[in-house]
Amino acid sequence: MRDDEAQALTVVLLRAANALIDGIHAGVVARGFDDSRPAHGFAFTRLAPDGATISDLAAHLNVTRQAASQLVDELAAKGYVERRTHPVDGRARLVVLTERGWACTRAAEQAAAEQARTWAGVLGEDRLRVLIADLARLAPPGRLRPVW
Amino acid sequence: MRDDEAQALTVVLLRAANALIDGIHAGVVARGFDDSRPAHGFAFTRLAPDGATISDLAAHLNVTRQAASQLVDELAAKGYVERRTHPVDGRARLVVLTERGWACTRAAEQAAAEQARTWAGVLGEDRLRVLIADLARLAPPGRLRPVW
DNA sequence: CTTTTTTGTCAAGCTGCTTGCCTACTGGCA
DNA sequence: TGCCAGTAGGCAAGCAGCTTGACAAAAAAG
Repeated sequence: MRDDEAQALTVVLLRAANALIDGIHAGVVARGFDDSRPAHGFAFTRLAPDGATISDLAAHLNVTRQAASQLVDELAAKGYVERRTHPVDGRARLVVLTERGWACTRAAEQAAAEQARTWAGVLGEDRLRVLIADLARLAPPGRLRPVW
Repeated sequence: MRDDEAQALTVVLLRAANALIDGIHAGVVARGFDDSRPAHGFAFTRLAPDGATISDLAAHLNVTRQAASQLVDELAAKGYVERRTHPVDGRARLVVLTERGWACTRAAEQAAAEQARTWAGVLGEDRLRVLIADLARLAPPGRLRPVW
C-alpha cells in the first residue's frame, strides 16, 4: 500500500461520508422536516424502539448529559419528542418520540434507502453489498459521533 | 437493496470515517503534535504545495474568510504557518507552512499510511484497493468538510 | 480617473458543546 | 428502619468555532 493510496483512502472515505450525510439530510428536509439537523437522526435511532433516558442518550451520542438534555429541549420544542415520567425510576425521565418524531424517523430511513439505491445504481448491488461488508469489518463497533 | 442494508451502509460508513479520522489524529498526536486538531490537517493539504491566500483556504475548507483567518491566527500562534506578503497582490497575504508545519504534515501522512496498512491487514491489500476505487466512484469531487 | 470588486480583518453575536453545582431520588448497608 | 454514597437530570456560566456586517486598502473594470 503506497502512501498516496493511503491519502486517497482518507479523501474518498470522508467525501463519501459527507455525501451520504448531506444526501440523507436533504431527503429528510425535502420530506418536510426542514427544522431537523443530521444530529437529530442519531438521537432518533436511540429513542426509536421504546424511548431512552437522558443518560442513555448522552452515552449513545458520546456527549455530556447536559448536552443531551439541551438536545431534547430542542427536539421537544420542535415537537419530535416528549418527556415522560419514568415507570420505575423516579429520578429519570423517559424521552419518547411523538408521532411527528416517528414520521421524521421514517423519512430518514426512506432517504437513506434512496441514497443507497442511487449508489447501487453506480456500483451495482452486489458490489455495494461487498463494500458494506468490508466497511463493517473495518469499522469498530463503538459509538457513532453525530458531529455533522 | 433492502432498507436495513441501507441503514447498515450509513452506520458502517460513518463509523469507518470516524475511526479513520480518530486514528490519524491519534497518530499525529503520538508524533508530538498534541496541539493539533483534525481540522488543521485539512488546511495543511491546501497550504502544502506553495501556500495559499486566506480566500483560497476559506473556499477549500468551505467556511467564511473570517473563519479561515481565525484558523490561520491559531496555526500561526502554534508555529505551524506564517503570513507573508503576497508577491503580486498587495491586498492578499500568502499563508505558508513553517518547518514545523511541514513536519506535522509529514506526520499526518505517516499516520494515514499506518492506518491504511492496518486496514490492509484486515481486508487484504487488493480488497482495500477495490474499496478505495469504489468509494472514489461514489464520492463527488466536491470539497472536503473539516467538521471533525 | 472614477467606479466596482476583491482581500483580509475588526467587532459582535450565535450555536452547540463543556464544566461546575445543585436538588431529587435510588439502592446498598448497618 | 434510618442513613448515606451514588445516580439522574436540570440550572448557570463559560468556551470554541463559526457566522454576519462593516470597514480600509488594493486591484480590476469602465
